[in-house]
Amino acid sequence: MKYDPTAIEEKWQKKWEEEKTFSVTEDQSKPKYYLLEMFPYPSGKIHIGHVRNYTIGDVVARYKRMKGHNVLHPIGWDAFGMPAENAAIEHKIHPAKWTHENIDHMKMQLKRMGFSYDWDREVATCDPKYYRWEQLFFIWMVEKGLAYKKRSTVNFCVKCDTVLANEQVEGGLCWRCGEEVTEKVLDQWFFKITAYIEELLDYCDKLPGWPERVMTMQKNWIGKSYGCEVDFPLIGSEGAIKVFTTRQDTLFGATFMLVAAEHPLVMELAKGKPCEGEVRSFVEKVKKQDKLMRTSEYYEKEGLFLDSYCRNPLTGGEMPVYAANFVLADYGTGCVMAVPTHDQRDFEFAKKFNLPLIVVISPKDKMLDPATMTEAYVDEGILVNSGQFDGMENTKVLEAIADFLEAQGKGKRTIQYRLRDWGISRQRYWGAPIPMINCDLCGIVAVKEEDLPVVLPENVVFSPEGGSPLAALKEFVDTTCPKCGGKARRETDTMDTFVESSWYFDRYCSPDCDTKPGLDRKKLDYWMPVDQYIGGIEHAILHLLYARFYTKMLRDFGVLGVDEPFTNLLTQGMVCKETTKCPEHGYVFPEQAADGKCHLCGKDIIIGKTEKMSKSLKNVIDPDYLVKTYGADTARMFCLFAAPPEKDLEWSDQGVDGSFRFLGRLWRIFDEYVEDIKTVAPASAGTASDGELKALRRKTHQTIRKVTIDIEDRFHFNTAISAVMELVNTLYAFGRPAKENTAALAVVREAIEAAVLLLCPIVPHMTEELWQMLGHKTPASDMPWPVFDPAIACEDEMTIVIQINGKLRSRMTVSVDEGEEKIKNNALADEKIISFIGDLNVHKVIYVPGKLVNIVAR
RNA sequence: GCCUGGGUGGCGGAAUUGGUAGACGCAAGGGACUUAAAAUCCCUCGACUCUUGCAGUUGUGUGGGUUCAAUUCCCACCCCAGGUACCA
Repeated sequence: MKYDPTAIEEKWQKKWEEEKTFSVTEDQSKPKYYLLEMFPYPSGKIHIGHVRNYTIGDVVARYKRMKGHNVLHPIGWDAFGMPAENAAIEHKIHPAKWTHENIDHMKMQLKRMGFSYDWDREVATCDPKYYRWEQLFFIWMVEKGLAYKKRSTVNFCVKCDTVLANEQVEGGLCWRCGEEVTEKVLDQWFFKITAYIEELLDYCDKLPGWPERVMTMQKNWIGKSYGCEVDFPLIGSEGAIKVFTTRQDTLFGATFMLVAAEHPLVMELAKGKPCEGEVRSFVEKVKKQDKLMRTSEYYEKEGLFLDSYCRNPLTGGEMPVYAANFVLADYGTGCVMAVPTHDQRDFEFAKKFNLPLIVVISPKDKMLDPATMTEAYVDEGILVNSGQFDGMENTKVLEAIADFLEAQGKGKRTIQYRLRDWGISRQRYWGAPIPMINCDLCGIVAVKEEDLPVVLPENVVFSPEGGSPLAALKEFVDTTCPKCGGKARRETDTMDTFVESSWYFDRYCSPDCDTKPGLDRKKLDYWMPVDQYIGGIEHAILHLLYARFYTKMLRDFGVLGVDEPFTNLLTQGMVCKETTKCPEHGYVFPEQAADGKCHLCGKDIIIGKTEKMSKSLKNVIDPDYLVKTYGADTARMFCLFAAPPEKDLEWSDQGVDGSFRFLGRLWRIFDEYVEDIKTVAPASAGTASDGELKALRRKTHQTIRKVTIDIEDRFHFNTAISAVMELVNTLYAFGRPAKENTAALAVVREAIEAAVLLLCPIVPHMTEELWQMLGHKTPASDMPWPVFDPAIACEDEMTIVIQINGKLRSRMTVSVDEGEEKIKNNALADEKIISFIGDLNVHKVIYVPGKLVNIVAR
């Protein structure tokens, strides 16, 4: 019989669907295992990145299931977001319709891949049954001060016509569309993620199951730094300029003061002075430049003297105050003490404006002369020109100076963070409405809990000019105040879609719960936390940090009993492919570049760099095409075989052929034996065998051992597959036993069954089919994972390598239980070894058990 | 600049704790089967040298070091990828 993937795959998929094979409930008798892959945005079609991500997850889910775990493996849709709204504007299709059509199509595609999802738990975040609870949490957050409204300058993307969180600005560009980000002043809702900042940071060291680099990225993003807040009294007027510094050791070298151009103090100081007009135009100029300049390589340091002075609190020296374009208004106090001798930026600024330099840290081996310095000295050293602190090491004096400042009342220790609160207001339609009402009399009032959800109205008008369609819908906006009953207006901003993805994994545990708070604590206590989370590295900061915060908050609301949502995290690499380019028609799809010629003009195709698959580069592989040509099993196998999951995967058409060929090979060897082994029981623990049979059994059990370790400990499916390939190769090399030789056929059957079960999580359709053809009534996926017998897996002979001075010279085969002395003597008696040693004296003989003998001879 | 990773045949990748470098697959070459092709099955396959052998030398980005032994540990450097960036 020929291998026909389509027929087999559709048969089993139908069965899984009809029998709800993978639907689960809380079962106290089994250990639970919650396996989660990052849910997709329903953009229209699944792409190869999804296929890889979900295949990795599916293998683990199926493996754990065979290992006896009660596996929760859900899927859903991150269904709110801009593309739906853009489609509405461009194609005049309602976002809801567009989204649901996409979901239907993608759902079909996922089912066609044979993923073992519990489809009963499917969740779409655009469903009011989902976001109503998010609105409830929002109200609670407002009550607890964890959500608040603030007028602030925000990152704004003109193209997307919406606000972006700091985390969503990448190098000054919008993370989604790549448009230049501008600033805008708006009333915005914020989530007080900073309320949990210390806990978020703490747990960075308490999540051993997360990749080191993700934790590092999060730590850096939180950006905790210790320092002092120091007051620099103004000369000639009241008050002082407050400065944050981590380098109080350089305080004696502070010779001028820098204030962020946007800082209100700038205009205050300049007010009424001759420089006022000049300062104002400088501030305007910087405000306009700011975002543009920040992305530029050559950021010109500019500043303007404010005709004001302050006093260095330790030296008493007069310090001119400058407005500067390179000082950040929203970090620290927005003012910086400048120490030109020990900070490169300050040094450049001082040179430009001819400001004084005082060396306060001296390297141990030489003297610094301010007159001849060409750059700031930023390394460690001994304090000089620093009064009572002279002679101390700068790294050790930090505490002493902080103590001194506190004792003198001139400053105090403080901690600064880089992380800001999370701005979640979006001026978009297709998102969860913020359940707030603006009343002229009562101010901002929350919608009553019993009035939730605030349903997103459908009958809105989309205009290409942007602007929120919600704000334009009178019947939505006009409402009554829940407090005074008077006329009031609804909040028309919607929430950032990262809010929905911050708790969808909780919702999966009780997807149909329709009583407050929408999460069934009992069920959550059973399933949470997620044991294994799998997704792209691109979410290392944004989604993962938000989800961690939201989890801690829900815990404090009593909704949830865990501190962290994801115990183990696997970040899988991207899928890449070489680009194909026609000199005339630009990037072309791979199928348009067959035989190296452009399909339009016949010109030679230029093979470009290997890059992440993307529509714009046209270096994409259509999963539908793959499934149609090779079947889902081959697509799954190739995704796993070509590279370990955390690495980028380079797509190779030949590689896919290779995977397909292997499945065919397995199929054929099976087909060759199936009639003969159908009636034979597989070899089992008690079966004794020797010679070739013993060797095959050994290989079988070694393969079980290797595959189990590779999947369990490392998720290295590529080496697991290699191991099964080796077993299949061994079967091909094995002499075909006669029909009557049931002892031999039992061993063959054991090997074939092992191969089938070991591959079951990877290529579930084909293995189910083979399993059934063997006469089994229980499906392969319901079988326990095979166990190996160490006694059978154990070799009875071993090859010992003989080295002389670390160089491989000979090898010998000995029994595994051979003693050390005998092995050493054998090695020394080896003919080749004797001739190599020649006149040399043997100093030492080292034996590494089971591996080698190294003879040290001089 | 800083923080992470990483650099192994023609290619994707193995080598789990310092102990036989290159498993497995792809590509390539050869053979078998076939009228032929495809498919399939088998064999060879890092480089160099010669005395062509169960041979020797060399070889895991570069240069040093530790060790009986280094792809693996240490130091310095080069390159690549990701993150981040005037954070005071």
